[in-house]
Amino acid sequence: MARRRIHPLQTEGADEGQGASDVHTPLDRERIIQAVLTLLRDEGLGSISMRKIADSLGVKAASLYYHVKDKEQLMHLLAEQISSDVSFPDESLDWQEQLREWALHFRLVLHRYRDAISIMSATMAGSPQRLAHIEFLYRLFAKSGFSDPHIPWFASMVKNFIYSFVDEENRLMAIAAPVEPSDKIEETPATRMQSLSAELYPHFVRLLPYTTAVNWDEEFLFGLKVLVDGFEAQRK
Amino acid sequence: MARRRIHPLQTEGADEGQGASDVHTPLDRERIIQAVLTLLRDEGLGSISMRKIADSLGVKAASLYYHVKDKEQLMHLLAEQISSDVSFPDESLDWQEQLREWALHFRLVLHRYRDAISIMSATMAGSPQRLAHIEFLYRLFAKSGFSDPHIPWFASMVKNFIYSFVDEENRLMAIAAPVEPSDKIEETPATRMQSLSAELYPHFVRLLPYTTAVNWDEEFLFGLKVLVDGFEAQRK
DNA sequence: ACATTAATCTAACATCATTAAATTATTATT
DNA sequence: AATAATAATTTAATGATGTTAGATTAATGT
Repeated sequence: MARRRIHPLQTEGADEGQGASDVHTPLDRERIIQAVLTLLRDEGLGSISMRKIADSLGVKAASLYYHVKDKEQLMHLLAEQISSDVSFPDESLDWQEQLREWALHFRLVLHRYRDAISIMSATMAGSPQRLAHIEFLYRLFAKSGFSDPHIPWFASMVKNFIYSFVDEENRLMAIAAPVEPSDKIEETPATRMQSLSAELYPHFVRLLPYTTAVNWDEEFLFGLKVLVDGFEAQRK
Repeated sequence: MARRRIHPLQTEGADEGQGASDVHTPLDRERIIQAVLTLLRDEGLGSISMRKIADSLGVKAASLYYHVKDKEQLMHLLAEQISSDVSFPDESLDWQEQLREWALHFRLVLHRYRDAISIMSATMAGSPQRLAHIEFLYRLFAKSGFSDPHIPWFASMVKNFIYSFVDEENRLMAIAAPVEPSDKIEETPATRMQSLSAELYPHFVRLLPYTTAVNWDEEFLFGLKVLVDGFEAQRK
């Protein structure tokens, strides 16, 4: 009979969150990441703590530190996981198409993970998967004939556009979300927006519809086009 | 003799951090904000806590809650303070010059406050001072003849460009900072960058000089120009 | 069967934001 | 001038948080 890792004071079954895929395989950096991912999906980044991660694995918080340095490293692993999801476009396409494909897929992946933007912004870009994407952009711009000093800034602008767009997208979708079926009329950000005096901010009020009711895919490609056109305009 | 607010168990002088401008005027939202600002300057956003704020005012943490709802509100007040610092350009200039002036001054203000980007990003944009800036951008684009559906996105792109640029600026300046005069050769992000195998990331390594040794003002205006050119290219 | 290493746990520390209730200071009223 | 009412602050506690040292248990090697 194979003895499994059961603490004497702990009844065997139950009480390890639904995240655990298997019954008490001895814990592992990979399993920790998986636990963090499901926790992220279910509760969001803000309510992820070492204790909750450990709980969902049927384990005490201190055990995590045997497999992982600290929470920051865990965040870096998360960011690495996210960026390893986004794939590179077909090299046969021309550079603008490649950029579009890559950006669209990047955005799609950022939507797959809750609070992805916070995760990516909180961690720096030193890790291999993320560097690979920077390298891709640099190479793309270099091959399409842009001059060296411009390239890092173009790449930076594209990357930041994607992050910012998805960030704004999430915010605005949250605001435009269907009103919660509560009895009381709450003070949602949306209602506050709409009750802004049109005398103080006339343009803002007038243009409000264009920021909420929107085809996001279209606007994303539009913004990307603005960038590309701007890049092209810098060519001598 | 005017009795001042001195607790019996507390000796009068000393021990209220150097931030306190006057001797025990009864506390005030304004004085709290000032305390937060000096604390921000000296220690950075990361090590600001209610307790430290209170300490620097010679007061207990709970007292703050009589004048301020919670820490989040405090952050909003901070953001409001920051954006109220940036001024609007002369209306007689043409729109590109106005945009340039405004963006330059915005960037300058963001550099005046430590961790300004984190503060602005962590708080949403509903407050009056910040709306005034959005209104300015909308009005500027409207007056210069851009079509309504485009305007919010142009404004968003400009705003996000400024934030992202300053953010990156701060990061890269931290990396390129003079090596600390410690005896041990530490593993700084810079050294890690430079030791990246040029086989894996050839373009990245080759273009590294252009991201570090840089005239920031120039690059900022350059990026802004890219945006403006992109906007112009969208005109039918 | 014993010794060694690997993995987890217990228990604690320091810090954090926040709240309720008690206390003290200030102001208003008689 | 004494007292009542209100304003401002403190005490004390609650429940989180990340992290660490040392004890404890499990797995492995001899």
